[in-house]
Amino acid sequence: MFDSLKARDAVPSECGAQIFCFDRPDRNIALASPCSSCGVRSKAVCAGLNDEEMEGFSRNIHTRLVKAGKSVYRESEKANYLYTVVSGEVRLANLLGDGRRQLTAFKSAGDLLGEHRKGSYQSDAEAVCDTVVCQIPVNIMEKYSDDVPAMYASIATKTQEELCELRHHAVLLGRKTPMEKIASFLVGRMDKLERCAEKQVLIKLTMGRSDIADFLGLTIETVSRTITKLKNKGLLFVPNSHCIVIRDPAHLRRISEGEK
Amino acid sequence: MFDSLKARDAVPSECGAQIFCFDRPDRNIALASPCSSCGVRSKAVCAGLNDEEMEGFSRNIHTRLVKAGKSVYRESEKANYLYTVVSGEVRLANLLGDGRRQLTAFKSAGDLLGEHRKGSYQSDAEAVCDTVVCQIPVNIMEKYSDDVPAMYASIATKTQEELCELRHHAVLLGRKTPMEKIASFLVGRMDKLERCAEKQVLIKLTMGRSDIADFLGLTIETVSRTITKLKNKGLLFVPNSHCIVIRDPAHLRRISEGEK
DNA sequence: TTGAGGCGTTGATTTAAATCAATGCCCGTG
DNA sequence: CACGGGCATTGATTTAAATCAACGCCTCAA
Repeated sequence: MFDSLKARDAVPSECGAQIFCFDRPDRNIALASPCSSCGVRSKAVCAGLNDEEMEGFSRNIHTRLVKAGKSVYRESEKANYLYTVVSGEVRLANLLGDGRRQLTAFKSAGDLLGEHRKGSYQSDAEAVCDTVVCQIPVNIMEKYSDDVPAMYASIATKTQEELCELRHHAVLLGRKTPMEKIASFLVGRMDKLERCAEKQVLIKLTMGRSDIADFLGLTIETVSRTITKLKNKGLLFVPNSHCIVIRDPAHLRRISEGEK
Repeated sequence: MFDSLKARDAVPSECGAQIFCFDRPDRNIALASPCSSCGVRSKAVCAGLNDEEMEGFSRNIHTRLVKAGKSVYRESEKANYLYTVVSGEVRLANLLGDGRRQLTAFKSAGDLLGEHRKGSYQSDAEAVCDTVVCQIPVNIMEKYSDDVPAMYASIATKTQEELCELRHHAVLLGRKTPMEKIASFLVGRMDKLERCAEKQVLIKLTMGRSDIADFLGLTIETVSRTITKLKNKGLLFVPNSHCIVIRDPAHLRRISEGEK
């Protein structure tokens, strides 16, 4: 089905039910759009606000375009804002003194951003590709979440989910083989699409191999070799390095869970 | 100073300002004690309740003794309770299909327990040693946290801190060397004591080598060898396998941060 | 007191992933 | 269209940690 794909732009924009292409963020910028027409409103923490509340809320926030590689905020900076990712993708990075890097999450459309402790951010948040974020002053957030319990609850739920994901990621980092790590990563991407993946699924990656390596606790060479192995097993088809087609989602999932 | 220590029981019960011994939980059980005299009240989520509120709260909760190795709850079980650890220690464990295990946290006195998602616990919570937990039905929790915003806030803060710790742990698992991992683990234990560690610090470990290994993403052999290396460097003194004296906290901390 | 079992340590060997190194392939630019 | 640079892939080699194996030492129970 995808065998004819050779170049990035050959990926069909409409690929049918079991296919998903991440929006190219540079085609999806709506800096001036008001909350009422916000594309991620239903997925974001402001989902609980009605139109009237949203009206007041929207006066205090604004969107920001962050170019690929630039940071939304940096570790230990004062945490004055929360963010919702509107489009594009953000990586959360932590560095060791000598430059070693670990990514703890990729955040995409609808996700909440701005993990903090004692008033400071705890990681660098960097745009993987051109990204639009919605910047929410924390004091406003507090004001509205007091008025609208649903908003507090939504933040709480998102935080719990983040915790849960991070726990699973700790299992991956501490105990999975490179093969299982790559499989988990791809399955995770697939699951973000929320399509029931019966047949093959096309994954479009916004990040490069070094981001994947730093996310999975591997080197870029191991990432590359492992993808090649999965390709040779017939589980993946890789038209180009930013596109991966999962040929057998169920099998890949089994690998990711470390059963075999 | 500690050179004469040879056996577990030789550890002095009163060791001075820079020393700390974890309470032996079996000497510290107060199953019937009311909240008003609870030893961890000030550190727990119920810290925000006044005496009157506490009175009503306490009617709905009860403490539970969990023997070493037994579980407080299991993964995927329905999450009907939150817990506060009163004494002892609990490990949060996640398993892979073939038995590989990753511990994501150790929880001790005052810590909140019961990470859940969609109504189910996300890990096994097991007592490392005999442990007393305070069992709080979630519906009661919701009731009181609505009445007492401080309680909600306290849960939110604790969750943020958990997230932050887990992020640092991901860095450890993905990018630190065994030496840095062990150093981080010991420094983490030290920091739990909240004593300004000028000189040497005695750490009493409730868990065995295999728990440490599964927490740090190592094998027991590597844990053992690495502790031996640190011992030979003169950074540690190990009177017995459950007692570790940190001779140079500052140096150990430097190692843990991966600078050198 | 003695013996058994569990836990921790240490040693020898294997092995998988990191490191070192070279080449190839897009992609943007002149 | 040709060129240069960055990123990805692939191969060779090293190395650190896992694995395999043996032993010693507490602890507990008979």
